[in-house]
Amino acid sequence: MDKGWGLTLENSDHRVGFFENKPVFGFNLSPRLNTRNRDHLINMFPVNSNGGNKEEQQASERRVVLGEVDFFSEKKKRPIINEEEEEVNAFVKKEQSREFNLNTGLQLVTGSDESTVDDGISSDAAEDKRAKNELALLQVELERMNAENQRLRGMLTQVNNNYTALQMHLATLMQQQQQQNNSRPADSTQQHEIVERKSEEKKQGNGVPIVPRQFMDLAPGVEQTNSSSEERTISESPNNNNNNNNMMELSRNKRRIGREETPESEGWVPTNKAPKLSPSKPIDQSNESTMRKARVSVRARSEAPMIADGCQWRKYGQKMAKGNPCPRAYYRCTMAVGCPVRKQVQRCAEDRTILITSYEGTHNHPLPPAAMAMASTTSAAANMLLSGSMPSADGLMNPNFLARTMLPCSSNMATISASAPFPTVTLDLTQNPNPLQQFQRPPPPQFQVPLPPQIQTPQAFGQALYNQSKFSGLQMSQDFNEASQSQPHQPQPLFSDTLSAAITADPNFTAALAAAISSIIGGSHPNNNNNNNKNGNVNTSNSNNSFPGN
DNA sequence: CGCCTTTGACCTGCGC
DNA sequence: GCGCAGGTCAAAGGCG
Repeated sequence: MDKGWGLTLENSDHRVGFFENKPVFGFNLSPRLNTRNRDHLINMFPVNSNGGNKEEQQASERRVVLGEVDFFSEKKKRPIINEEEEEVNAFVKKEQSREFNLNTGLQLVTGSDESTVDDGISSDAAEDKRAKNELALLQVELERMNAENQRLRGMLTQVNNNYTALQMHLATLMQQQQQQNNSRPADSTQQHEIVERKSEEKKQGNGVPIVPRQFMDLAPGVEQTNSSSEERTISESPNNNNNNNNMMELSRNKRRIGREETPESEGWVPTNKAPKLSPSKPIDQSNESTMRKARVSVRARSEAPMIADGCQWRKYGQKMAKGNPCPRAYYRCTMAVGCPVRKQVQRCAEDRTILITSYEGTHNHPLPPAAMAMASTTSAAANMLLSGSMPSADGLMNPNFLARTMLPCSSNMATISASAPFPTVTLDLTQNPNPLQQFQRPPPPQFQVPLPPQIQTPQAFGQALYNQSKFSGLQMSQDFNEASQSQPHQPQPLFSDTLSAAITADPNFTAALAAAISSIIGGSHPNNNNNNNKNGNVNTSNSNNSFPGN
């Protein structure tokens, strides 16, 4: 016959209960019972009184297996409540009582008041009251947790449903967009471009990708000024404007020839001028000049005159820019002869601790590991800008989508400006997103959390970019979820399905991202790149003493 | 001597 | 056409 109740608490090897109006606790569960009862939040079971003889002990053990506990016999085997347990239980009861009072507004009589404990004489009535309170407390806790569990389950179901629906919606939209692009007849301009590109491909024959038309739309005027006259003679539909421009270009070339006949001492060929002066290589340089139009700008806090990105730079100019008291410095890459990469360095006018570094172009030479992360990120960003083939409603790329997917972190960290003279990607490292802490991922050994305010080493800088890129998918899906359903964040796996769909749908995106990631991964292993490092001169930025404004 | 920065001049695109 | 601003060149000088 049952004479009491016991409770097992989840994630606890202890039981509490009362028997004949006396609270008992501190009973260790057997492993079998432990495993079994952890499937439930709180288990209640009847308690019998048993004597100490052998038969009753065996019966007691059977009851234990069935979920019943004989506290009385257990209590006889060993002293249940030691000092430590008593202290813990007192604290737990106190806390639970406080929570109960908060939740219910009722004053719970715990029965563990010092006045009743200290005198050492616990009357049956007090014991009874205390036990009942304890039971009530546990029941309330059980109900509260059940309710919370239900609520969370419902929330999770809703989030999952919304996520699935949005995923389907995105896939449908992308499919429709692709069908529209396939079925849309090319207009005369596009046909002209296609013919032109085909002829270029024939001449080139080395598989260098031609920049898609969409980039031209982003940077109006680029095509006209950078196309060589030879290209124009090939084109099927020349117009008067182009011819006039060609004449202007030719006259400009004549003016320049006298100045540029002398070979550059370093082999540097100005990319803006080269196409007009070197008709034998119109495609490479035309492509290169358009590549230069994509600019990746990095904002980072640094007291150093220049961010150490692992490359070698030579300063070739300095100018006072309008609206900024700090001069702008111009650098070009000197790691290889004729490398077209340039960068501009300028302090932010509003906050001079912020260093704005703009990169332009793609390195035409192998890079040391220290420079890999930076170069890969900027190159991938530039490639994405140039290819611009992310589907969107208007057939052009969607800058916001780009910023959220390809580029590190959230939209406030990476922005794309298509309205600027050049399409520009801005990576803002001055805001610390701390994605590692956000999702409690263990940081890579080299990464410093939080982001160091002064990024003065290529490793730190590249790592910062790397980590931002690394979490871009996660961040994107988060923003996506947040914006669409205003639900609490559900941590998504890296490269969520939504992003994966976007990636697989766009080969340019895939290529750019893959290149960046593989380069970054490759760059983390010094053995993967033994070029340009023969002197061990990996991290030489030689312009440190001449920062504008210092 | 080679490589670098500095700096004034020049080039170029764009808006008016 | 003109002026402005951004970008580039190249001579001069510094530095190791």
